[in-house]
Amino acid sequence: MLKYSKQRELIEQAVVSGRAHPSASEVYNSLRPLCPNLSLGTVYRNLTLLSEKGVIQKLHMPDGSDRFDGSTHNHAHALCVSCGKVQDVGALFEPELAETGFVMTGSQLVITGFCESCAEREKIENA
Amino acid sequence: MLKYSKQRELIEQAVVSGRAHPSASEVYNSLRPLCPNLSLGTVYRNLTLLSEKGVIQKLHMPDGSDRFDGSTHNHAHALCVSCGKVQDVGALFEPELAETGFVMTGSQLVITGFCESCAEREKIENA
DNA sequence: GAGATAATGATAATGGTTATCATATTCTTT
DNA sequence: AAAGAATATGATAACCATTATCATTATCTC
Repeated sequence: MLKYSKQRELIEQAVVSGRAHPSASEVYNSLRPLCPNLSLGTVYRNLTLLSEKGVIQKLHMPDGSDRFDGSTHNHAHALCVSCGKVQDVGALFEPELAETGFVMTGSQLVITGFCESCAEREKIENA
Repeated sequence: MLKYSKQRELIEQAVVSGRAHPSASEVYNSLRPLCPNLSLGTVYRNLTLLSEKGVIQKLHMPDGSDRFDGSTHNHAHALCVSCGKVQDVGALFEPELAETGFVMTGSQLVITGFCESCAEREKIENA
C-alpha cells in the first residue's frame, strides 16, 4: 500500500513539470531549497518507485547516465555529447532534427522484450 | 603510439568474433582459460581503447549494463529483459522482429550529437 | 487517539568502473 | 643483439552512483 509523502510529491513534480530530463542528483539539488533535509536516498527510492508505477520513465543514456522523463509514452531523445542535455525529438529523421539546430553524430535504438527462448519458457506471446 | 599486446589481441578477438554482445566481465571470464593471469583492469582499459579507436562499439543498454559490439556500423539491438541477451535487429519494424521470435515490450531511440547552443559555441556544423 | 503500516533521513554497503604504480613487454636505435 | 625509451600489464586501491539498512517519523485506518 502506498502512503502519501510530501517528498514524493515534490520529486514527481520536479520530473513531470518541464521539458528537462533530470538525473537523480539534479532532482535532489533542485529540491534542496524547498526541502532542506531531503535525503538523496529518498530521491532515488521515489524515482524508482514512480517509474515502476508508470508515472515517469527511466532512461539510460548512451553516455551511461540515468535520467528521468515526465512523459511515459515512447519517444526519441537527443543527447548532447558536450553538455549532456537531453531533449525530446518529435521526428526520427535527420533533416527535421537538423531544423532544431541539433547536429547529429550518432544514434542508438534499443528494443526491449523477450528473446525467443525466454518467451517460450515464460509463455509470453505477441499481443 | 600503440604497442602490440597479446592481451589486447585476445580482447579484440573476443568481441569481434561471434554475434554475442559481451560485457566486460563476460570478456574477462571467457579469456581466463586462455590467459589465466589476465587482469580485469586490462580488459576495461582495452575495451575502452578499442572503442575509442573505432574498432569496436560500446553500447549502454536500457537496463544499465554496458556491452560491446564487434561491428561498428549503426544498427539496432534487441535486449531480452529476462536473460539479458542482446541480438542484432536487421529491420526496425515490429512485424519483422516478431518473425525472429522476439516479443517486444518497448524501445528506446537515443540520438547523440551537439545541441544547438553547444554546436554554435564549438562551431560544429551539419555535414 | 492508538495501533499498524509505510516513508524518511542518515549512514553503510555494494558493484561496476577507473586510477595508481611498480614491473614487464614492446619497439627503436645503434 | 643490447640498451634505452615508451607503453602495457597485473594487482590493488580509489571512485562514485546507486542500493540497502535501520531507527525514527509520518500517514492511514478503526
